[in-house]
Amino acid sequence: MKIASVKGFHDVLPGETARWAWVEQRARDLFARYHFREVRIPIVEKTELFTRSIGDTTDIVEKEMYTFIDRDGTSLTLRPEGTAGVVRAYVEHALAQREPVSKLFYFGPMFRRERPQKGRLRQFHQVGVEVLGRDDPAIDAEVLMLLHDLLVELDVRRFSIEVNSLGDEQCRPAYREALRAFAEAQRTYLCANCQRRLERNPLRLLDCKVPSCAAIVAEAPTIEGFWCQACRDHFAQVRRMLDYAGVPYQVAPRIVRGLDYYVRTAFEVKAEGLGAQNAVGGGGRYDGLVRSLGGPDVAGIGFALGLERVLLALGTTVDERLEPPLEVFIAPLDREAELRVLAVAQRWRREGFKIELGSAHRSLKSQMRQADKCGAPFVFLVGEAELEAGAASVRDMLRKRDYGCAVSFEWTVSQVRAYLRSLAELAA
RNA sequence: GUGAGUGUAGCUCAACUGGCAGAGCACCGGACUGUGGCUCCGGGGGUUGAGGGUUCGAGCCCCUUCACUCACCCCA
Repeated sequence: MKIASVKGFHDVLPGETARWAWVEQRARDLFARYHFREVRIPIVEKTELFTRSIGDTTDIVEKEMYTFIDRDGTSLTLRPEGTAGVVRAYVEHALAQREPVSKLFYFGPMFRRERPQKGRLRQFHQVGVEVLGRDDPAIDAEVLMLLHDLLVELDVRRFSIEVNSLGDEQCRPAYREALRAFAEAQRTYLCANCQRRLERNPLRLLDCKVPSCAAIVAEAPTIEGFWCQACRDHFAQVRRMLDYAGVPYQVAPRIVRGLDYYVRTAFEVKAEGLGAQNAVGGGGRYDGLVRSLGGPDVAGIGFALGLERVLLALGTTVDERLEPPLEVFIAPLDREAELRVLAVAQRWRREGFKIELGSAHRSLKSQMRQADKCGAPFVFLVGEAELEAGAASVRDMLRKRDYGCAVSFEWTVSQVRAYLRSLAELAA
């Protein structure tokens, strides 16, 4: 009986992994330019970390977490997102004491037990950044610039960044109440879902896609009218900086995030080619979070991108060019040759030569076919004659030429490379 | 959690109103002894997702079940 992978947990096979590596490398290069540094944190955390940070009435915490009881009775959870763990580590290791501002990034798998569909898996991967220790609008702008540049760098097709301010603990409660009161009056016209949202999380009414609800919501009061002076100023500054720097974005008064810890600046990225799940990323400011997790009262802001969705939204320019080409394929023709070739290849590989080895168990024909398929520009042939001469015969695959016993087994890699280069001129 | 669709070779898919389970690609081998792509020839591969039912006979019809996909919900 075959064992299949678990529902919503996917394999990434060779070929596809090159695209992943490409994305990660481009992201790393960009992060370095913005001077963000990598953190690696555990995949498993105490369940309480997520219930306290994400919010225990959110969908994630209520029904999507992979939670289990460890043998000592502790409740543990596979992380459903990255921010909580990063903040936990920040507090635990007192990073605030070491540096006034921490600019961090991470890559890794996240787990949410949802019904899988296009662009949505139970194990999915995110790249995220967090800035701890700055509450001024300039850092919001910088993070959004990084987000924008990252999307450009990764060649995400036709994306848009939507920005909003959710207010803070000063002004959001009043807005929440106003919205609830407004919706309450329309209750009978709302869909069943929205009626439920009304009690639990009125802000979520704003992103209902049911047309009748959307029509009602269009008439609803917007957060704008409720911002306190501080929030209003903050958001105005952020927008002014983005405008000045030429970062494109749209103000979207209706966006709300699915995690409770966001305050003030919040944003989402949408892109094409993703099916119904058109959000490739999102993030925002979470000023109270560090404190609520037992740390100092420092501000935080960050975002995360879903890598599977980024991959779905990539332009057509990405291909296998990332895989460095093979330099030589070595084909041994018998056991004796195989023995010799293994040792020679090892020496050359240690010097940085990129070599694939054929097997003497296979016919020369099939080794040649294999060499061709690997894209090897040269094949080194080793049989009886070559062993005797102490040198491999060379087949130039591109120019279809042969050179008998031409490359000595004693040569260094630079000698071999120099010789192979000279073949081009020889052929011309 | 809810709904719809689809399950046939490693992959993409055929197979008439129920009548011998096939093709292309991929893989392996061969076409003058130790030379690739192109062409030609050949080969291995399947419990038709699983279980039951109807029938002389089921890939096809009926029931059950499982898996996958898409969508709702929500989000990355």
